[in-house]
Amino acid sequence: MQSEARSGRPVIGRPRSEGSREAILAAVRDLLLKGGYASLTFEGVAKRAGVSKATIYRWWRSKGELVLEASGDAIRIGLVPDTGDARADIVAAIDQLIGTFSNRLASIVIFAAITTAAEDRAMAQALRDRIIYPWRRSAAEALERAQERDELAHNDIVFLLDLIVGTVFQRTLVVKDPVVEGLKDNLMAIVLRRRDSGPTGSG
Amino acid sequence: MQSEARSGRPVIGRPRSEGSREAILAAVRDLLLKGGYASLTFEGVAKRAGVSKATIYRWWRSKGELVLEASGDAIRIGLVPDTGDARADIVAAIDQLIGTFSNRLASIVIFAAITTAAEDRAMAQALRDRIIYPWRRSAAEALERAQERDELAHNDIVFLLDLIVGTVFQRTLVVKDPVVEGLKDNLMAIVLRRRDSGPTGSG
Amino acid sequence: MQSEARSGRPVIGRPRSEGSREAILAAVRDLLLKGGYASLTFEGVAKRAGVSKATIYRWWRSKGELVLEASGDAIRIGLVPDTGDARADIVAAIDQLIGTFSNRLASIVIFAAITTAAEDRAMAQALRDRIIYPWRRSAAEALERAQERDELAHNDIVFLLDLIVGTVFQRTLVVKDPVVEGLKDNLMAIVLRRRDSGPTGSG
Amino acid sequence: MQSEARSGRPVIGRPRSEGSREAILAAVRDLLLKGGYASLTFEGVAKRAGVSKATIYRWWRSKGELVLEASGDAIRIGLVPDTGDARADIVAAIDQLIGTFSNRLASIVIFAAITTAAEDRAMAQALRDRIIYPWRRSAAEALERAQERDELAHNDIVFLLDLIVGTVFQRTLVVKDPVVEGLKDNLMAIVLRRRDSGPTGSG
DNA sequence: AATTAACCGAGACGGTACGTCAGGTCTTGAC
DNA sequence: GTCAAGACCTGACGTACCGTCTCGGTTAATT
Repeated sequence: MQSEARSGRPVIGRPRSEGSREAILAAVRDLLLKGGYASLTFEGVAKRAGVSKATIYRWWRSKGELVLEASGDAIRIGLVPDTGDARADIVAAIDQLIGTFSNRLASIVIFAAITTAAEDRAMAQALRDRIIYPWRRSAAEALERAQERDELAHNDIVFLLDLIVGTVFQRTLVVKDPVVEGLKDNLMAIVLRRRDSGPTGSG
Repeated sequence: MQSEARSGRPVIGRPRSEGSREAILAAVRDLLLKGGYASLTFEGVAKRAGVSKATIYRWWRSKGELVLEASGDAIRIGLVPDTGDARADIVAAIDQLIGTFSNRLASIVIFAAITTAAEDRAMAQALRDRIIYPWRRSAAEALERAQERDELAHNDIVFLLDLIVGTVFQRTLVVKDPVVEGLKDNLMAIVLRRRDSGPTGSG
Repeated sequence: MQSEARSGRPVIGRPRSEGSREAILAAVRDLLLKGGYASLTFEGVAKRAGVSKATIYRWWRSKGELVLEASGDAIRIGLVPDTGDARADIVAAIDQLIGTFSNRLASIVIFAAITTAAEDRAMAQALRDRIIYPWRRSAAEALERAQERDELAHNDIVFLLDLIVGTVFQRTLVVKDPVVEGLKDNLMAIVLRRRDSGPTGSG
Repeated sequence: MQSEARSGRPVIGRPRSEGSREAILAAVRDLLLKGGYASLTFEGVAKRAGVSKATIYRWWRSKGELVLEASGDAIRIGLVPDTGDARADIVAAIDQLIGTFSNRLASIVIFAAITTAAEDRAMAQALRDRIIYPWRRSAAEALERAQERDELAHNDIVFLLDLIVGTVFQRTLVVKDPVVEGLKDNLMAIVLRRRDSGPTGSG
């Protein structure tokens, strides 16, 4: 969101101070981890980063943009590999999802994004484009590969994606169940056609 | 949360004005529907309800409490019936979930609750106690009845509940897919042991 | 300006804090004497008075109003007496003018008022109504009494008033001549018909 | 103030752009006439002149200097001639004063100068050197010529100068009386010894 | 013609103050 | 004892200018 704009800027005038930029983003991260999204303020970021408010406003128009850029790779879910083993690929996809959702900074940002998204279209779009959709596309491909080999227990891939994301979200971020090991196995049992015996579990 | 406090108040002195209470809650509903949770302010509620801020603060300590009480039945998911037909009961449970999540006022409140919950333990507890848990308990019973008849495709009932809630949440509130008809069928196909032929769907 | 408004306020609600009011006005006086009008800021007044900016803005809409009220009696020129001795009365009028213009706080306020007046009609009006006009009216009466006894050297009383005020302003506030003793005598010699010998002076 | 600095600059290197200089001074004049001194900003001048802020700061250190130079001849009161007719010379002196004080741009600058002078010694000096003192010296000479012929009604020439300047300032810039015709006659009657009949006027 | 020093535009930057808004708390008099 | 009114301190909002500071590029007299 910002990098594109930056690279497109004219080369005249005093160049942007990368030191300030880094100080700001670091301050955002620190404050998010310390007090969450709601209590994050431009004023506080400016003070902690040793930067003027105007400098922040010059480059980020909203708290959302700021947080999205500050969180950086923490919320960037890795792409799902294509190893030839569809089952392993899907396991990897779920692992990546759980890994990101379990990251504290990421969870704060994801909550913030979901909430803000309800009132801010641009933010919602950015959230989808940066966090979920890249993973979703590569995860969809992994599911398609499984489907071609008739390994999938369900034909509606979009539904399966919503199921996986929704269940992981519910378990890690809403219920905050720290034991997520069973989660992955259970999801695999749901998604893939059972080969011989059904999965076990205790509710 | 509030009713307890209220019933514990002294019986002498001027009684609480029910008119004010209703005006406040109505104002909250109006303002939530108009501008969402983030732009809801005590100041604005007081102005619209024709009430002083102090009166609101006397009875509700936070925006969360206020919203939770104002939303009232809109977010109260009905209990799952026991008709003897486990399949029908589970369908009813999912319907209730989708119905509530599709309600505009309820969706605003649920978002607010989830977000606030990340920073406010009391709010998180209230959310669970009032919105999800009653449904969850009776839905669990319906699933148990199905399990006893060996109709369930999966043994981990807690997992199934998270799966149902998470998927519905994802589809209705995050992706905001207005077509939720297939959602119910797909969920049923996942939850219940397939009787003859597998379910169909196209993502 | 403020007292009228205050007395006309409704008797309901929390009454205005007189302590805050006095602290604010004292802070304004201190800061004016320390740094002049230009460097006086709402922010600074709030800080020094231990008061919030909003409280200042609630009661005074502009720096001008604030300064005008803070200066209070320092800029209020006394009324000219009617002792029966027209010459003595006019001397008193000039003394009052010089006395006020020589007061440091008053001079700051008068400068501010004149300057602001160029861009703020209300301020100009307030300046005239509070500082100059009351004096001017009673001074005009003293001049008229002298005129009736044929003691005036000039028939145009309005001109004489402008002459007195203008000359005193020029000498005390623009040229900042600390020796103003001759000023009074010289003005008297100009205003009154010479009785026997002409006035003397050496510039 | 500026010419000295400019003439002392090195003769090598790129010479100062006179186009920028003129654009800046013209912008200052426009903005002064449009919004007065208080709302004049370096930022605004730079924008309107199509010039960078740094260029303005390079040549003028303060708003005062900028305005003083921009106003140029508008505030430069002409020298009083020596025609041999002392009365006519004094009339000319007063006319020049009234003429300058009635000029809109000049009046803005004079107010600005007086105000700034209260807090800025250098500005006060510049104001005196450029606006009032040249006129004052030549007007003093005209009064001295009249004094030598015993035409002066008052011996204190410095006082008379303050009286003239003060009264004209008061009438034209404070009271803003547009009818200044009587002003000149009245001042002449005060300054010069009456020859036969006394002056007339109606207050 | 090449060098060179000063000029200039653009604009980022740390600041200070602006005027506004809402959060919570309080004080008063009326009911 | 509750209520409406509303004053109050606090703290953040988003904006405007301040005066300073790089930059990339231009301009003309001096070599």
